[in-house]
Amino acid sequence: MNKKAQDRSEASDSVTIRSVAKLAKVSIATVSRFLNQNGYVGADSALRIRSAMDELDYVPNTSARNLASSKTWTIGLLLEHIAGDFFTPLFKGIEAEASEAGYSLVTVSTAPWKDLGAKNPPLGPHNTDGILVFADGLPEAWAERWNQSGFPMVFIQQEPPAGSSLPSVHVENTQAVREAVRHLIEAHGRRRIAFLRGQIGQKDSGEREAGYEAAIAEAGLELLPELMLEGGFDTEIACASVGAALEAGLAFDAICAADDDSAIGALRAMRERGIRVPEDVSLIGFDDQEYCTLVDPSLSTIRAPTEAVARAATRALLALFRGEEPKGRVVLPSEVICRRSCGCSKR
Amino acid sequence: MNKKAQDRSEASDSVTIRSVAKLAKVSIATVSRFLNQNGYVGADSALRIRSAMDELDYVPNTSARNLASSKTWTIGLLLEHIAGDFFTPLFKGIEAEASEAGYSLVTVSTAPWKDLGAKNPPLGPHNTDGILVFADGLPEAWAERWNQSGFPMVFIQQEPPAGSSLPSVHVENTQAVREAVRHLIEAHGRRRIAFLRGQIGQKDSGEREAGYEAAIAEAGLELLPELMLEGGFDTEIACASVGAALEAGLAFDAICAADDDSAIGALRAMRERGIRVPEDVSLIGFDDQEYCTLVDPSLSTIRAPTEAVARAATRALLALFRGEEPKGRVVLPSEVICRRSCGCSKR
DNA sequence: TTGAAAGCGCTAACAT
DNA sequence: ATGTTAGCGCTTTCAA
Repeated sequence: MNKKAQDRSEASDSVTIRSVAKLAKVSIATVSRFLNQNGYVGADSALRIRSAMDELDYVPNTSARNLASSKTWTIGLLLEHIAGDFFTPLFKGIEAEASEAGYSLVTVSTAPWKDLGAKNPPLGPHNTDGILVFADGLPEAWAERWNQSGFPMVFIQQEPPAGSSLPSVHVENTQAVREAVRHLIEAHGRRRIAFLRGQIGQKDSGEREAGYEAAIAEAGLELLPELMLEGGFDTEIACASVGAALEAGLAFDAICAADDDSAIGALRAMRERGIRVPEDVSLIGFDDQEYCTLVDPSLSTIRAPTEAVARAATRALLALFRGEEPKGRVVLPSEVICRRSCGCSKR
Repeated sequence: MNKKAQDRSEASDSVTIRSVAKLAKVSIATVSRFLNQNGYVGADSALRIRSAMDELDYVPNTSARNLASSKTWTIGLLLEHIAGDFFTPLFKGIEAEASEAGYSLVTVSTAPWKDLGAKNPPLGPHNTDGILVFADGLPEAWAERWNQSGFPMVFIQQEPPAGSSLPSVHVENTQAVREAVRHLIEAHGRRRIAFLRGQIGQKDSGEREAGYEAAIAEAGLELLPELMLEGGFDTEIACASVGAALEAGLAFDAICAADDDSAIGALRAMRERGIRVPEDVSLIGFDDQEYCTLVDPSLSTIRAPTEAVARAATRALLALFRGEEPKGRVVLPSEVICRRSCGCSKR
């Protein structure tokens, strides 16, 4: 092992801005200026500094940097659970925007923390420059407190604390369902359209239902209570509920489901009874899960712009960092995707 | 706004160990000892410190702490892309283990970094205590260099650098497929079992194929080249390939697919030609995607223990932190899941 | 059981 | 264009 290699293996931690300064024959201030591309650095100094850094495999110590500058260059993501179809696109979008802007992303699932009743949130002003809060990732009380102190926060699928002007980013439900139901009516001539509810009291569920009702009213159709079926965001529940309705003699020519899972349940119930989709009944779901293109017939659905929401939220946080005025509430449109089950394409 | 509330809103950053020390009438050293539960602290001092902390809403500054102790209490996760079905369970497992042990988790998708040809990895000894590397998340060269310097690393679905004794955790492919194929033979009496390949050269793909071959050999059956079909880990490709085989008159009584997507393609190809699954042909996939229970017939498959792998890897890293001897290579077994498509259950 | 004080590695005035 | 120096908030000897 030669001298240089030996230096290396000991190095990593022990190579500081001082070693670089000494080797480059400048002061540590100049090295710092070079590092941060601020202040003036002579061309020759710059050259020597650069090669000294290479020579020593110098990497600035993050903690020291953060402490001195009182910036952490870290964005926190708080969410209750790490689960579900949305998680990957959400995370992907946040990570991409954050790292492009030079920020690290630290993520904490807060359910365990809530259970433990720990005093301080795992992520906050002490270790991040700002946080992204997904759904119920952070108790109101903390959001309010931090809002008071001006700590940058952006909320995703959650309303900011009352009276705050902090940004929040949401997925659009109502208009998308309204459009989908209108499509069923106008493009496929459906008139008796059943709605497969999600969970009562759940926000998305209610908004989607509202979209259904709006489209029905808009088309001059009657809103029939018997056409509101239980779906429970669940395949089995939906299958049973649609099955029962069918057995009871309920007639419909389309089903708009509150999510894809329940749409699959409806599909099964109908297939078991010889009802053809989409020939006899049009079917549309919500979520655009991966399996939508794989089932037979492929499932028409509505796609929430999860990754776009994630990127928008992250950008809003970065804007907060820059001191820009908060953008307020943003709602991103969901997209109706026509496949075979509504009657559109062949496959 | 009363005095206390005002203190609060200014607080957050400005409340330091000093404020606490002053209010509690002790030195900062004592506060620090109390904070870290090391060294001696008198009962009365402890009491005063505790209430001073509460009073001031004190939260220790992470950067300062890290700098002084040269620990970051941070685990890094490096992966090439944030995508795929495995990501959520992988991440969930890592986050759970890390935060339980008091570590933060910072995640970086390294594809952009590789593209940019940036000099230093975004995560390393300068900002983490150790890293988890998933698949091709980190170029060999860096793994080797850091291995030399003793930086704690654990590899997931990737071999550690040659000559290192660093831990790696993998998912078992071969035995699981072998078992599945044996099941097709022994439980369902199948004799002409086709294999739907993944991608040639791909590691998982090769291992799964090896499992198929082992089971065939073991059962005293002949390994027929014509039964090796192209699947490409893709529904369309598999559908076309199985369709073509069928048109060409190929006969088989079972298909073992390298993944669920291609199994779905096979299912479609057979259904289009009136071949019943599982009555005429048994079918089994790999991955246990969410849709396996939703398709009709439900898809028998093999489930990789992704979350368990994540937890094992994280625990191995924590063990490295403690200075324990590296555990070496660990392979976690995958599980055969019988549903209807192989001929087992009713639904 | 406690306090004083010397850093940890860096940034950012300030001076030159 | 560059160097000197005073911190950033905490941990950790070392004395007392």
